[in-house]
Formats: sequence, structure tokens, C-alpha cells
Amino acid sequence: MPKGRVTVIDIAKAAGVSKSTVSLVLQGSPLVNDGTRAKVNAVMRELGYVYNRGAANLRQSGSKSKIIGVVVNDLTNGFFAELAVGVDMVVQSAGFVQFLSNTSENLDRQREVIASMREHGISGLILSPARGTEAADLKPLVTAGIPVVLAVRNVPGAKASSVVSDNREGVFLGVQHLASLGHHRIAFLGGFRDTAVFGERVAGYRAAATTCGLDCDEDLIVDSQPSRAGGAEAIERALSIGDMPTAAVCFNDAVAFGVCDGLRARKLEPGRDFAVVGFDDVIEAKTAVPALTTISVDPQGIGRRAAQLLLKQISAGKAEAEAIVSSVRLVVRESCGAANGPLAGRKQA
Amino acid sequence: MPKGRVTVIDIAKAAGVSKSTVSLVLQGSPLVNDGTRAKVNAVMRELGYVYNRGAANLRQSGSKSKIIGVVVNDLTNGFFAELAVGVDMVVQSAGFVQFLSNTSENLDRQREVIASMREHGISGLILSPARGTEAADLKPLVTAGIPVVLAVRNVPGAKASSVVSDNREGVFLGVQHLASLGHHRIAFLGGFRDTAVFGERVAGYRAAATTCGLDCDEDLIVDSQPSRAGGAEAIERALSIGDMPTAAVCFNDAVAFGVCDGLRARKLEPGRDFAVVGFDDVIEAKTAVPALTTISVDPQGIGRRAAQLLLKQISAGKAEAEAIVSSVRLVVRESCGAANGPLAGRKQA
DNA sequence: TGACTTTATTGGAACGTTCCAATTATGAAT
DNA sequence: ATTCATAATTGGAACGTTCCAATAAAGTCA
Repeated sequence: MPKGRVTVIDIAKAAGVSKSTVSLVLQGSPLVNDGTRAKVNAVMRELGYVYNRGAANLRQSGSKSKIIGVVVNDLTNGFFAELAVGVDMVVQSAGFVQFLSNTSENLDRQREVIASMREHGISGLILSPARGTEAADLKPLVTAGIPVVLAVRNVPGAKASSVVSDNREGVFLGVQHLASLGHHRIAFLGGFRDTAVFGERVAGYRAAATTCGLDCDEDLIVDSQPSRAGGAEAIERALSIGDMPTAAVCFNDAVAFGVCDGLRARKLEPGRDFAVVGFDDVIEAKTAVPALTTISVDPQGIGRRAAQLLLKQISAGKAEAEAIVSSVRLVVRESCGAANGPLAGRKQA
Repeated sequence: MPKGRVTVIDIAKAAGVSKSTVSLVLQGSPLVNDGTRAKVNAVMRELGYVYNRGAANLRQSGSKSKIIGVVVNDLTNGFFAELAVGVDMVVQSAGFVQFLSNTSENLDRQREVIASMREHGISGLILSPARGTEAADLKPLVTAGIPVVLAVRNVPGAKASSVVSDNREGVFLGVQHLASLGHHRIAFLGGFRDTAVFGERVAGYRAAATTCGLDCDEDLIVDSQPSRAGGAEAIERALSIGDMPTAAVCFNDAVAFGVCDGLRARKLEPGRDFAVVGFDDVIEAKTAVPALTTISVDPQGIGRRAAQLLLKQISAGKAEAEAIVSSVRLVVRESCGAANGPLAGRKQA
């Protein structure tokens, strides 16, 4: 069994200085002679000293750990993996470390994870909330002065900052583009109806439909799991209604990939036989075949902004709720070149 | 600015008991009268008490946090997301929380992340090592008695436990299956040559080629980034050699998806025109079109086993290196029904 | 009621580190 | 050599919680 931990007392003894000097070295204080500093550092290396952050936090005034908690609702969606990568880019250079936790859309798990993060004294939290999260869930954090930034999904009533994409505008652009290609029957596929994101994206869908004088058939709005599997299911349902759609804007890129899978299962070629637009522009959107037309929200960009906002609040020592709506843009690739295909052409023939 | 944190002293005063009684309640000790316990719990709820894990760890003998550190080399690969979900299933019921960190194959980042985890007193570490990780990187952890379990990639010489899939056997099965379908020119696509996983999988490839009397052309082994984009690139290179392959076993499912993308970009249909076998059996393997034939290693299963192994070591208080080779199995789906297609039939004609 | 046993509660010190006022050491000027 | 100023180092107490021996309270029996 290895010996217990090496402490500043051990280092002090071995270096022939006081514990206070060791502490000064640890703090990078200019009040230490360079020779003494070098000696202490050498001893720490030699004895394998590992800082005890918990002990330090006890004494340091107003101090927290160097941890940023990041809690996401579905880690198996590549979007959130990329968001985490974006967060990492920013917090890393500020000397923080991101501890990422996944809730798999489970509210109890979310509460547990956040509670544990608080016990360990996180400096701040970036949260993509699980379905059903309420402002009351965030209140204790806000009251305790822990900076919180909501990402991707907002929580109405929560006095927390947020970084969300312009959901309404994004879907508006997607539908508008499909309409400009001549599509009249455009579906909206995927997503949970009880989330704010879904509501906003459908609002953009309806607005574009009205603006472009399109059919506004409720059957064209098909909810499903916002995953690839959910997308395959949603297109199945959309193509089994009487007056089939010829194109779709999908809740996110994962759903869009699933829609392409579902089309191929019916011997239809995405892009040629049916126009598909995604939302997110994950890395794979560019390399998929056909390359996916999508609303680019840059998940890494959202992660970076959320992290910047959080770091700003941490260093300002106050939490003033700010809302950032990340702008979106339409990236046209091959998945919606279907306007002249057999399906789309039927209305005109 | 909110008031400072609520401590056991505050709770003790408000409940009219001593701090020691509050501590006993926190520990769930049977030595406290039920009425007193109820009173203390009510006060804690009322005042919003948040336990200070760092302070508690200071005093508790041999104690660590309730954190399991999980460090992965590429979070954007769905395999690792699923592995993390599997870890979560196990550590959750043991009262631990998983803090997941991503290294993006960067060794310096890995060191940084592990160091930070140690400062915060993690109870144990599950590591899928970044490329280039050496036993020396793990030595300080092992010496300090911190349980470490390596997952997916082994680190030769490290006295740590590991859970890896049977790489050699898996690729052997895949190649053998393709040979049984009549393929003679079988490629191995994707992966970094300098990793042990690559070496093992190629060893299985070679063994199967020998056993099945296949061509053993070095040009049929094409390395690339083990990602979807890497897969698209690898198939491009494989189809530009003189005597083209008619089938491939891919380093992992992400590479396989990219290979399918690349085939389609050349107007070839995966499954019909070229047989594809993946490795991992991620969730999307089943729903992709064509559904992917793959070597099932069950990433969530690996995560669960790694977590079980780690928890076992944590509660035993000793770290005895154990190696678990997770068995694999071939799951036949649609992506390799190509033996009678035009490409495969050319050799016989 | 007193003695004994069991239950419940408590005060003080420990844990590793930081902070700050006090002390010591060093260097420069006279 | 002495004095003063500056640089460097130090000891003690604080932080929030736990542990353990000591103390107090409650219950039982003669």
C-alpha cells in the first residue's frame, strides 16, 4: 500500500523552508527568492507532490475550483460532443478544466449531477437542460451566485444567461430555400413537441410557409426522437400520408441523416428524389453522401460563446443574465437538389 | 452579492445542536435520535446547505471524492459517447458521478486533465489513452494508489487493468466472413498505424488472409484518420490501386460509414457493389442504409465492465492489474451482400 | 432513590493549505 | 559599526468537516 499523500509540510521539511514559503511558491508569489523557488519546485517534483484543491478552496477567499461543469442532455448526439469541444477550447486557455456529464434526458440524473458538481465547488455551469427542466431547478444555483449559462435549450423564467441558435430564422431559411426550388409540400421532421426549441423551429416553419404561400398541413409536422433512428421513423410516417411531401426540413442533422437512411430503404435517393435540409451543420454534414444542405449553427461556436460568457461572469463576480441568439446561415449542399425530380414534378404534370 | 456558504456551524446554531451532531446526521450515523435528525434535516433544507466535499475529504481517513474520472481520446466518435453512457449506468448506482474529459488525441491535454482530476481527488480513473501515451504517464497514479482502468486502447508496460475488445479475433471473423462470400481482394481500411489497436486488428486481418488463402497485398492495408471522413479518404485510395479490392473490413464503424459515403460518391452502392464490414456496432450501425455488417463489441458493455472493474478496485483498496478481453461477435446485416455483384464477379469471369 | 447500563450529544483537535502580521535577513548609506 | 529600508521568510489562525474520547441524558432494575 503506498504511503499517504505528500503535503506542503513534507515539502517544507525536505526543502528546509517553512510551509508558508511552500505556499508562496505554489501561488507563484513574487515574494520568494528565485533560488528558494527553484529548490522548492525541485523537491515537489521529486516527492511527487499533488496539490489538494479541496484544502486550498477552504482557505482561499471566495475561491472555487478550476472546474467548469458542463451538463448535456444527450451525449450520443454528435452536436453535443462538438459543443463540448468548443467549450474546451476556451476554458482550457483560461486555466480551467471542463468536467462533462451526461443526463440522457433524465431530470433526476440532472439534479444529481449538478448537486455533485456543487459539492465539489464548480466555478460555473454550462447546461443544456434535460426535457422538463424548470426555472426552479436553477434557482438555488443562481441564488448561491454560481454563474450558469444555458446552451441550446432555454429555460423560461430562469435568471440565467443563454446561448441559443436562431431556431425560428434557421428553419425559415430552410423552408424558404426549398420553396424557391419549387417545392410545395414541405415537411418538418423530428424533435420533441414539448421543448422550446421545437416550438421555435416550427414557428419558423409556419412563418416561411405563410410567406411563401405553401400548404400548411398539420400532417406535414412529424415529431420523433431527435436522433438518426427517429429521423428514419419520421420519414416513414411522412411518406405514408395521402399527399406526400417532396421535401423536408429536419429538426437537426442527426434526424436528417436518419431521413436519408429511411429514403434509401424505400429505394429513394436523397437529393434526387426528395430534398432534405438539416439543422446544426455537424462535421459529418459535409462528408455525408449526398452532402447535407443544412442550417449552420456551428456547435463548437455555441460552445465557445457559452464558455466565454461564463468566464466573463466568473471574473466579474456577478451574474447578470444575458441572452445571445447565435445567428444561423443556410449552407447549400447536395441533399436538396430534388426540385426537378419525379416526386416534385408530379404536382405540375 | 449572495451571502457566503452555509456551513455545519450555521446549521448547528439554527437547529440548537452541536456541529458534531450535524456531522453525524450528514454521515447517516445511527447514533442520532430520530427527532434530532429530522430537525437537522429540515434546517439544512431551509437554509439550502451544500455539502463541502473538499473539506470533508480533508478529514476523512483515506477518503476520496465521489468522482470517477473518465478521459477519452475522441469524444466526437459516437463509440466513446456510448462507452461513457455505459460507465454512467454502473457508477451511478454506486453513488458516484462520472466526470468526463476529452483529449482530442492530445497528450499534453491528457496530462493536464488527469492532473486536474488528481487535484480534485478523484477516486479512480477510466482512460482511453491518447496516441503516444506511455506507461510512464500512468506510473504516478499507480504509485499513489489511484485505481486506473484502461479502456479500448492498452498501454504496454502500465501496471493497470484494462478492458479491450478482442481486436484480432474480431477482424479475423470479418475477413473470414467476406472470404466465405467469395471475396479474394479484401482491404483493411482506416486507423493510426502507431496504435496497438491497429496492430492487433491488422494481425487478425493477416491471420484470416492466411487461413483463407487470400491475397496478402500490402496495398490493401490503408491507414487513415479513424473517422468518417478518414473512411471516405481510405476507400478513395483503396479503389485507385491496380487490382482493386471488392470488400473491406474497416477499422471502426465511423470509418465504415465514411467508406459507404466514398463508394456512393463513385456511384457504387455499398452492399451491392462492394462489401463493407465495420467494427464496434455503434447504435447507428443498425439504422444506417445499408445496415452495417460489423464486429459487435458493445461500447456500452465495455464502459460497464471498465466501471465495474474500477469500483472493485476502489472498494478493495488495492490495485491489482487485471486484463479483460471483451469478446466480439460478427453481426451480419446488409452492407456485405456484394459477393455476386459486378466487382466481385470479375475475377471469375 | 441510587446504581448501573445504554443512548445521545458534545468539545477539541486533526486534516492541507492560505493569509497576514510579525520577524529575520540582506543590502545600502552614512 | 550603525541605521534604515527593502526583500525574504515565518508562525499562528482560519477555513468546513470528521473523528473520538468525554460528558450528559435517559432508561432500567433493585
